[in-house]
Amino acid sequence: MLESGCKLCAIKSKAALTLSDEEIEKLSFNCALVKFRKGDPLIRQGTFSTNVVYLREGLAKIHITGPYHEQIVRIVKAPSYLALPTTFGVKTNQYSVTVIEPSEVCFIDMKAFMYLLNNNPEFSYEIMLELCRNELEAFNRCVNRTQKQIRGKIADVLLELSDRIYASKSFNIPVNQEEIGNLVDASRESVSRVLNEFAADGIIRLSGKKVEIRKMNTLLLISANG
Amino acid sequence: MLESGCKLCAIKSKAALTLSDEEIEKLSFNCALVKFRKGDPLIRQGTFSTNVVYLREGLAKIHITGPYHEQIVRIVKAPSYLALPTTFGVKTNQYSVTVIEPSEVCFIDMKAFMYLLNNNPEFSYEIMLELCRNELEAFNRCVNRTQKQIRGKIADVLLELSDRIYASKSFNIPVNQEEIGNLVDASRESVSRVLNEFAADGIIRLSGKKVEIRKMNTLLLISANG
DNA sequence: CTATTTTTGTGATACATATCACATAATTCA
DNA sequence: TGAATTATGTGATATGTATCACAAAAATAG
Repeated sequence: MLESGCKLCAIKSKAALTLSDEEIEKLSFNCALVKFRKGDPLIRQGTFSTNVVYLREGLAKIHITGPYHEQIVRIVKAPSYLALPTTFGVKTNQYSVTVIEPSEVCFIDMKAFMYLLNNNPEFSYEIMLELCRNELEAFNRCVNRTQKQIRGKIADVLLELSDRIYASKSFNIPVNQEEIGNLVDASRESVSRVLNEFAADGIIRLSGKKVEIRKMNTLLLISANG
Repeated sequence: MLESGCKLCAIKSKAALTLSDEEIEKLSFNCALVKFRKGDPLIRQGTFSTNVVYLREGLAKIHITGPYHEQIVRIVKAPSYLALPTTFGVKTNQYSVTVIEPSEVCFIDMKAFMYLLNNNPEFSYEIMLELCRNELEAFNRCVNRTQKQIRGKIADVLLELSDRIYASKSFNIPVNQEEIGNLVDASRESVSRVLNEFAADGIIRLSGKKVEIRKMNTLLLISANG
């Protein structure tokens, strides 16, 4: 792959910013860039983890096979490391990651990554911070998922897509309604109903997967009040 | 505090095992041991995090104030660091930690802890592994909480107490039924009903907070089948 | 050792949402 | 471009569990 590759990522990723030129070069030599399309699996629950996976461009979903249905744990936007917990902590992957928008992904040799962790405390610290942030986010997401009712949860999803993922009031929902259901623990039918209800109330404009948020405040209220 | 304190912990904690004598001494000088009773708060959601907290002996609960009720995120058994994510990632604590059994806790100066992270890659790596494991556990716990129904969730709690916390088939439940509800997202009344149902079926023996698991296999089945 | 507070037990009822059963629309594929 | 698949819309019904309303028991305090 291109040597410039990792230098480019170093501009984007806070952790990679801490690396020296020498270290970036080391990374470049142990890193393979691959392009993926919607639906392609990056990491499969139950298989062995052999690489550190870095989402350089695009969007992916982290999902777990639960006792009843699939559960989408979170949607990850580039640039971000993917699945560090399941790469380190344990031998086999505890969850799956699947691409939901055209993406570019780097597979980094685990030994090279470990070398960086061991030799660059700043890098190591940044990775640690990312893990911390993820855990906090996971907690909050879980609280929302279990305590709010469906309208609130769907409002949350729309707000997150608008805020964190697309930074825009209009966007295309990158997943189907069943997957939204898996993300908030609701049935496909209920998701459909609530989405149309929001549209009927003029809170959003819906056409196919295209959404435009019209009444941001109302949506925030619905999110806040469950 | 006693200088021997941190040496003792170094025997127990995998991360502390990696420390040199010199580093342990540094830790000892920046570490205060305090005893707590049931109900005492260790970390309060919304306040500033100023120390790293290490649970040296005892039991604590991590809990978050949700939109409707309190949610217990997990029960932590000594020895373990508490709340690293909320200590680092962000300025204010994102969750609370409260002691639920007589405990001994070390408050470690954040700068001293940072020093260790920066100068001992092995220590840093062990901490990272712990963060990874916690995140995976949080994911799984969340999946269970949202997908299983109450009998399955209560079975999970009993199994976890028996397995991970007390390593025994008989133990005292360290929280009241309302808190069990907060742990699995169920109402106090439902917890009461299910617990008595289990007792009536001879799956457990109940007297007050004392539980003895009589039919482990049945409990495992209930846990597995939701 | 009472009085008070906290915890637990249990029925009746309400309600949010899953499930089922189709109809229809939109995509994909050959 | 037409056939097959996948995604969405919507009513009717079923169901698990919350909520309410008490009673009783246990723990705590004065």
